[in-house]
Amino acid sequence: MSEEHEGRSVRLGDRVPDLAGLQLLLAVARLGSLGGAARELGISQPAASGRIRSMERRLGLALVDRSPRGSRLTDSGALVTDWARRIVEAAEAFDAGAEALRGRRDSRLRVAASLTVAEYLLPGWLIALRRGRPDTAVSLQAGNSTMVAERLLAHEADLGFVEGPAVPPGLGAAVVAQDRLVVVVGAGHPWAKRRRPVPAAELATTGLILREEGSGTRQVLDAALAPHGGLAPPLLELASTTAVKAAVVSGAGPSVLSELAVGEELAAHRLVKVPVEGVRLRRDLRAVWPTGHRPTGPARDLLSLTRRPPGPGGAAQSSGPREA
Amino acid sequence: MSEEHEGRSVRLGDRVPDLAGLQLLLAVARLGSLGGAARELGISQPAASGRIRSMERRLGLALVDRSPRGSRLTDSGALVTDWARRIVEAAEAFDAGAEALRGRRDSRLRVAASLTVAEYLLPGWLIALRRGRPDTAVSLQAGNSTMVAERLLAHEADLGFVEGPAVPPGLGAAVVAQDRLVVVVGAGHPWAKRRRPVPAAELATTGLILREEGSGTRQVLDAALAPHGGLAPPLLELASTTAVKAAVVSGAGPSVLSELAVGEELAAHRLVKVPVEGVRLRRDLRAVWPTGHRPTGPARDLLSLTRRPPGPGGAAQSSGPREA
DNA sequence: ATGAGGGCATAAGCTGGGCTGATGAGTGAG
DNA sequence: CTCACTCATCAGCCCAGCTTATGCCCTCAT
Repeated sequence: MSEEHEGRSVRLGDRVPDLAGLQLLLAVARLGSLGGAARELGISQPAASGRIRSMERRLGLALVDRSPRGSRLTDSGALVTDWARRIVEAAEAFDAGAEALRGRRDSRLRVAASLTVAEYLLPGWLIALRRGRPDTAVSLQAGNSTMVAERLLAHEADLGFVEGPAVPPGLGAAVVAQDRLVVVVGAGHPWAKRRRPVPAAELATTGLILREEGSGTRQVLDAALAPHGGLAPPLLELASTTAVKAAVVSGAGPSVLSELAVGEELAAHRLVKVPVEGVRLRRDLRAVWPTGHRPTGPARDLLSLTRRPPGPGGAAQSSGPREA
Repeated sequence: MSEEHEGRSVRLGDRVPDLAGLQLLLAVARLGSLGGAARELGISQPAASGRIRSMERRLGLALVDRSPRGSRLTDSGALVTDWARRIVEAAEAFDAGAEALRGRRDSRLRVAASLTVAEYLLPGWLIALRRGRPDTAVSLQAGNSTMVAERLLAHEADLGFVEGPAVPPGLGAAVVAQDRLVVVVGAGHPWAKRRRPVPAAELATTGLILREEGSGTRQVLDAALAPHGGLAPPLLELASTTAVKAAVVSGAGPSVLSELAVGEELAAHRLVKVPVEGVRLRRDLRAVWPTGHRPTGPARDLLSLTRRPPGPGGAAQSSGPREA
């Protein structure tokens, strides 16, 4: 079984245009003119023209129909532009995240967040915040729940996000999202065709592909399966979520992963979700703040972006933010 | 109401490293060594070292801890690398799609696909196909159902994908996915807090933000609401899904969009899904082939990648591929 | 202890992709 | 007819990033 072939295929940079080129293409699509797009991006018209041309040459595709009164995307160009938009959106999330990570301690909004939130949710919120309040400087510190609590109580952070069952003492909290864990297998695995849910007891006795002891996901899984005899010895223990996903995709066995981590793989059917019954595999993601210090100003702005509609059946928590 | 501020913020290329840099970072993360990553990417060690350094300078973040016996990611670096991975994955999808689009007519596998499939699903399938069968040359033609049927019947395509309620005559079909349409509103909209489902009749009388007449999504919506008095005059009619999303996010009103198109926005709570009752807003996405010409070879490989587990309650269609 | 080997940094020199600015040509409106 | 808009082409420049060569640091095995 040779499943360590994770070597990245070819250099993408040779075939995929750079971000500036993709942004230029999006601008052309939106404005209907090379010159207009050039103006928007602050470059000269010949630069835009040449750049699009070189993208077309590299891709071997006609992207834009030029005419003396403007430019429109070709059919191929429209499709390519849609794919390009996904790259640019991911780049925007990267940029927003990096800016927050770099943010100085004297930012107007200092956020301390657990890893899951920082990795998957916060960049999107920051983009939204940037649109609504363009000049809110945000700084981000990522760490575990203990660290988040420390920062908040020492007034070194204005708003925190934690994951897991317990709210650290001294903090008020509101659930902003739920991280659902799902059982996944590769498309070729027997469970992939399974219609009837896997009982918790069976899951507990099945060898899984997991991250090492100590990861948040694994803790939830441990707790959830404790009443069913606890977790069986893992089939494989890997160091990163990425490695786990790769192993599962290649059919090495089932795993339990955050829905946030496998959204794309599920959509593309690279992974298959297996229904499970008799066990509640989810954990709350909460915004937290020092008791009594109800978030105001920028912190309140961000918090309001994260508010999600109350999930069906999730009446345990209060419907509005409530002090703990 | 100033809702035409869709102007792209800043040039991302200035702050987000280029794809080669991001791939290099991923390789360093995976291999634990600058030199090793350099070797994998076919560049010299000083090039890798300098490149990482320049990324760190540009981002204002320490990404890598160098030591005389290797390099490990810093905490910031780990987070940045996670965000970088999303960009690279989007770039891989772009690359796979572009390669298929460019594919010559004499490719071993000629695919004709409807726009929704080509845009959202096919790139992922192609990536998976590339991993499993690295030297299958795929060509892609995107168009509507009629065009897909024509290509297949003229033997100019080996496998097709269509969306919508009807299978074109002369074709065998298998459902490979469902495109669920969801009612969405911006986070500030009154419906965002709504717990009780919106009845179909109310949806039918509400002004929505939609694409122009003729779009696939709108046809489904039209048909689904016909028994409830038909669609009310749209609040706003826009030319692209992107424009519709932007308007909805900015709170202009509700819309009905493909779940495939709004996955990211839902995850980040930029959009909120509104439950609806009394109307079935979904359409099947089907693989199709000329009756009797059951897919074989590369077409069969691709088809098997697209097979999804039978959805709960979806017993109407056969569970295996079946001739129409 | 000492040399080999792997890891990283620095320096010098080259190359080319991509930019600007000027210019020309096609099209449609007034 | 002329203006205003579009895009293409050309010449020249610049700098980001590459390679090769070298040196330092650390560890491990002899």
